[in-house]
Parts: sequence; C-alpha cells; structure tokens
Amino acid sequence: MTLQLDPRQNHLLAALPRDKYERLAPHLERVDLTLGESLVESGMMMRHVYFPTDCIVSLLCVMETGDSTEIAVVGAEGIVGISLFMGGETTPSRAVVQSAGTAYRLKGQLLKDEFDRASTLQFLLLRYTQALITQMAQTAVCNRHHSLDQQLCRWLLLSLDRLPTNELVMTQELIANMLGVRREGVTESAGKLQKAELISYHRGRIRVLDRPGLEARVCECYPVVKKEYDRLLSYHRPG
Amino acid sequence: MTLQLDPRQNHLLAALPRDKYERLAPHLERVDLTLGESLVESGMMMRHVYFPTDCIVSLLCVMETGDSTEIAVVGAEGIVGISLFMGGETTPSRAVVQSAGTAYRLKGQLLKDEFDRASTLQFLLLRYTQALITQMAQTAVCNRHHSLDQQLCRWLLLSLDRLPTNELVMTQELIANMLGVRREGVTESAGKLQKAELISYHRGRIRVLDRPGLEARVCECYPVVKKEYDRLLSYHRPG
DNA sequence: CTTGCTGTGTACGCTAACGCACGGAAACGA
DNA sequence: TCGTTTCCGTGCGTTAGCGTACACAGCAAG
Repeated sequence: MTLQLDPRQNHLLAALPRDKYERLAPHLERVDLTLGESLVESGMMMRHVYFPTDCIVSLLCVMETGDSTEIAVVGAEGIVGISLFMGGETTPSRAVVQSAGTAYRLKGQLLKDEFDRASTLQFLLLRYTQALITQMAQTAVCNRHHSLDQQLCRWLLLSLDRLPTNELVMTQELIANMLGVRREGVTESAGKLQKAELISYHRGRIRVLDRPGLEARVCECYPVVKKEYDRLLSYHRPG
Repeated sequence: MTLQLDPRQNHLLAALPRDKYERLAPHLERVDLTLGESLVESGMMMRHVYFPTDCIVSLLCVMETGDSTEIAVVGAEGIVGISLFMGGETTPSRAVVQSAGTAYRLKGQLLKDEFDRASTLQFLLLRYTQALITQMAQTAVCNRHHSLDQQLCRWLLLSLDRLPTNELVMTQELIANMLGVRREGVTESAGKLQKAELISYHRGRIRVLDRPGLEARVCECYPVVKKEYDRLLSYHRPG
C-alpha cells in the first residue's frame, strides 16, 4: 500500500502537465486521514486544500439543531477546499473524512497563485467545481423526491465509485447522519438490500455483493451525476 | 420604467471598473423576458449568458417523471449561464423565468474571453458562483429537514429580495413546481400565512404584508444563504 | 467470565405530505 | 351573457418517515 502512494493517484494532480506538477510537487504534504476527522469547519479559514488519493471526504451542512446533511462527496477525482480558489475563503459547511486514507495537501496560497495564472490547473479546478455543483443540485432533488431506499443506493454507489475495494467501513448511524435521516430508517433500508443479497452487512462493514443490482434500484440521480462527472473530468492524462 | 433601465442595475456589471464595463457594454443586448420563458435547457449548449436587472430566473432540475425542483434562484445580483465560464458548456438543469422583466445578454465567447484574462470579472463571477453553491447546498438541507411552511417562507423571502416591489406574480401551481411539492400543499401553507396576515393572496398575485413576520417563521436556511450572499458580493461599486 | 459499550433489529403510535377527487369562484372570450 | 378556463380551497384515505423505546448480539477491557 505505502509503496503505491503517489500524489498523482489524485486525478486532478494526474491531469497536470509534467512541468506544472513538478512545480507543485515539492509543496505537497502527505497526510493520513482518519475516519471522522474534520478538514474544514463551517466558517473557518482554511490553510490548505486537500487532494484525496484513496480516501473519501463528505461535505456536510450542519444545522442549529445538530442535524446534518451531506451535500456532496469528494474522492480521488477532486479537491477539498474550493472556496480558496473561488475567492470566498470560507464556506458555511464542514468537510469530514468518511473513509480513512491518504490525501496530499497544499498551502492555500500556493494553490491560489497557480490558479490565478489562468493555468491548466484553473481549467481543471473549474470543471471539477461544475461537476460538484451538479452533485449538490442532484442531492437537493433526491432529498425532495426519492425514497430512503433509493437514496441509500445512490449513496452506496457514489461511495463505491471512490473506493478501490467493494468494502466500506461505515456504521448505519453515520450513514444516517450523512443522509440526514434516522438511524432506524437506514437499518430498514439496508435490511432490504441485504435480503435481496445486494450487500452484506456486519457491524460497521458493508460489502457490496451485487453492484448491478444496486444500479437497478437506484434513482436517476446517480446516473445523472455520474455522467456529468465523466463528461467534465475526462481529460487526457498528459505525458 | 423604461427610462430607468440600465445594464448596471445588475450588480455584477455594476461592480466592474468603468473601462472593463465599457468594453463589454456595446455587446450587451437587452432582452425582455416573460414569465415561464426558458433561457437554458438541460444539456443544451448556450449561446449567451444573461445578466438580470429586474427579473428573477429559477434554476430547476427536471426529472424523468416531469417533477421538478428549484435548486437556486438568480436575480440582479447574479448571472445565468455559469457553465460557460466554468468550462462545462452545458448543465443538466433548466433556467426558467420566474418573474418577468428585463435582462442583458452577452455572447458566451465574449464573456469567456474577458473571464480568461483573470480580470475583475473573473473575480466577481467566481465569488458569485460560490454564493450560488451555498444556495444550492442550503436548498438540499431545507428539502431534507424543514416543513413546507418554512420552505414557503424561505422561497418568498428569496424572491422578495430580488424584486423591487412587495408584490409577486406567481400561481400556487407554479410555486409548487418550484418547491417540488403538491399544489394543495402550497394552498394550505399559503393559507396559514394569509390567516396570520403575513401575505395576501389573490389569483396569482401575492402581496407581502409583513416581512418581519415571514422572517420570524422561516428556517435558518434563509439567513444562512442571505449572509453568505452579503459576504461574498459586497464589493465596492467603482467610480 | 463478567461488565459495559457499540452496532443492529424491531415495534408502535404519530405526523407531514401525498394522490385523488371535487367544488366553487374569478377571469376570459365569444 | 354564457360557457370555458384558470386558480384556489377542501376533504379523505394512504404512506413514508419520524420519535421513542427497548432488546439483543458482538466485541473489548478488566
């Protein structure tokens, strides 16, 4: 595992031309992220942006009551901390590690400098941000119109797409927090999937047994987001 | 009314330095938009971006079933067509005129050229886009956690903020489409507000009688979005 | 082996919102 | 003036998801 680690497992970094990448590379700092760790707090100034390589980060809106909702999820295809280059510096949302792993971080100012050169990096980051916007919009739609069963499928598939394995370390309680629903609701929906032999569940470990089965149950929100990510982030990897 | 019309009623255009504005001004084309008109269709390439001056445009996600949900609303503070400068060219959502009025449009390529100069315009548009992202995220949260009553208040206030008057031309049917709920649900919630003498409602015309009353009933989603817009879009108007 | 904690299953009443159906009233057009 | 359409109000059975409560099984620490 350790041997394989390379910042360019992150797709954005991988898509940079060699010279631009090498300008940034010395400043990339490896960080090992643990489940539940918070990378960004609501309204707090960030010092770094994070490029995940094999972890997943959830963007959450937390409300006054403490209830929360995941509005998007970021993996190796993306970056955490878009407000740094978008110009707002802060956001009213949190970023929490949903699946432990590694990321590379970069000082905000360095990223911003590179971004402001109207470089390849700017091009990549803006397209990525547009994909992220689509994910958020579709989350809003899904929250409004689709059943918990469908939302759970969507969530599993989105997570799965960002993991190297088909096993996912996550309690029902945490999933409930992400989806902004009751834990018992997740138990019930997950139970259905288990009975259908699409997943197998055991004390905080989910194994996905039948991915096509999940795709058959999921609402349109998942394919809409997936297609948009594919479309917007399918640049060639340069030499 | 006609006399007052000036592209610089749009806040983004107004915030441009004089020389940059005058470079764009000859290419700004006035368009009068009618209720229900569609500016952008899902997946369709756009030729123009639109700067509203006194109209409101809704960004909608439409699903296979025909059900829709508003994910954000744009008025004189913003621009319609962010995917043109974000780089994706298209989006999977629609943009529909929610309140008739005027906008100024600009050929996409001209905007993109100006944007790519890393100009003031780029700065403004990116900050605006971040604000828009917040609005979408909060819409997702609101859809998940808050009652229709609260959501209606939020919607009314967001619309009100983008109108010069306290009167709003909009049937309950249309509001229901925006919020992604049943028409009857809107009837009921609006009825409550009417009984409380916060609004008065009559065949597609809503007058807001007691704005503080609405603000007292609305969920936190409204102030969160409002504050973020104020924070991100409070640049000085140049000489 | 016991104790305690964490994660999961289940049950029950409750409520907001849904789908559907209908009625009436205001505007509109001929 | 009369019919038609648009818009709003209301009622009713249904349902998904909520809040609460509790039972139980794995797992870890003592």
